[in-house]
Amino acid sequence: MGRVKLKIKRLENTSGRQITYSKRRTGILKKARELSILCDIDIALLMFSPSGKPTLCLGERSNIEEVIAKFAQLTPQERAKRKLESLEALKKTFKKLDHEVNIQDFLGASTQTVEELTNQSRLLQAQLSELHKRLSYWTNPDKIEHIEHLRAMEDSLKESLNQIRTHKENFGKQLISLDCSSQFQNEMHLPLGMSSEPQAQSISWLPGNDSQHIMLPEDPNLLSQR
Amino acid sequence: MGRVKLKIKRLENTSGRQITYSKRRTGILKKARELSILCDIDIALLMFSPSGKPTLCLGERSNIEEVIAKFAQLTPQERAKRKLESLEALKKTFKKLDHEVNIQDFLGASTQTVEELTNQSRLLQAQLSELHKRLSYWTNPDKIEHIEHLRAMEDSLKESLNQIRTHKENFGKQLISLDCSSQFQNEMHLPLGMSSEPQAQSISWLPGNDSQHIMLPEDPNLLSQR
DNA sequence: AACTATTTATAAGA
DNA sequence: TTCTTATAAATAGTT
Repeated sequence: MGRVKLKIKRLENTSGRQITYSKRRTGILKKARELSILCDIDIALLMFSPSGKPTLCLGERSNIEEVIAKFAQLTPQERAKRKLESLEALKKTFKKLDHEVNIQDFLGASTQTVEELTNQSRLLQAQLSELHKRLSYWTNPDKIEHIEHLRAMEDSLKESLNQIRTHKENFGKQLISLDCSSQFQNEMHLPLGMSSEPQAQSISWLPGNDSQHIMLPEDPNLLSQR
Repeated sequence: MGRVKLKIKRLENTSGRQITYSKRRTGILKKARELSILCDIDIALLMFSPSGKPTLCLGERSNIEEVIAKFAQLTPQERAKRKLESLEALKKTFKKLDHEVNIQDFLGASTQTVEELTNQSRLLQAQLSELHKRLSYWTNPDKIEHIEHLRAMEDSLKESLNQIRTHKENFGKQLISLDCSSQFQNEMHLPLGMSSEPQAQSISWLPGNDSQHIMLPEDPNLLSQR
């Protein structure tokens, strides 16, 4: 949809790629938002500009947890199939480039063996599952089997509640001092988006649904570049 | 682009939503593919039909790991910025407990290469660190920065305290029926070592104090180089 | 699934 | 980046 019909081929001109990306990015983002609203669905769109700058778009009514969680709900069979498809696609891409590549070579050899890595993974998974268990005690104290632990937990809970009360009062004070021009309504009924800063904190203290919280080192060079 | 200009509002007719979804899904998938080819970029598009059926589209030259890994490269601030949250979502999240989802399941377990394993390790470490953070909210609610979250946390704490009370009563009853020969003293002051089984449960719901929280090597070479 | 009147996206140029 | 505009492409309502 432009002055000429465009061949869907990699644009060889670098700046052309960047310009087209900018334009089409706007378009596809709009489409994604519209689709999500019109059809009331979950959607996630993640893309990287030719220079690597990421854009993430989540539908109005979804957050990434939900989206990834839904995807993760697929049966293991379905997931395995998708995984294979993804590998197939990767291989195909390379064949297209006329390189018969060994994926393993391409992915790069490291000093660690598969076995070591597997063990490491196991260890990490064990730690994860332990942490999950621990987290779950906070919302399901009935899982606690010893009365002393129960008492300790009770004390902890009370302590946290106290802290919260103090903390809430601070919120109130802050608000009054920051926003004394506005009508301050009864109690602490703060509007959403109290702070104008971007949301910097996850809400999920709860067990489960943590798949998307990926905390990696910040060095971009650690990950593969094209 | 149709006979009439459409208001971007949730379509109230169910079958209308489904039909529009089908049509627009095709459109946006095409856009995503074109964009990925023209501009030679990574892209991932995940959506769920109104009936819940998932569609995943990955750009020709990306696989899900890569895309997720790139996403993971963002600083926590950047990621937070991108994250959409609402009180609605918060409440919902609090309701659905123990809904365990592991990204490594999602990523699949078969035919793993060194790179995949390495990325998996990173993801796991990230999840660990996230879980640690989350655990810490339970004992340090003053770290919570949003009043709605604080309220949700408070509710959760109260709920847990109630559960504990009930649970404690059950402990009492159990003891009476199992051990009615012994003098049952005032209140619930149970003796230590109520149960003769070996200690099968750790008391550490608390963050910190888990000596095994190992740090894995950060060697950049572990990741693929193209 | 197809059709088609319209709206929307966008390629090229400024 | 932003805008303009000719043209290609997507799609809402219909069949």
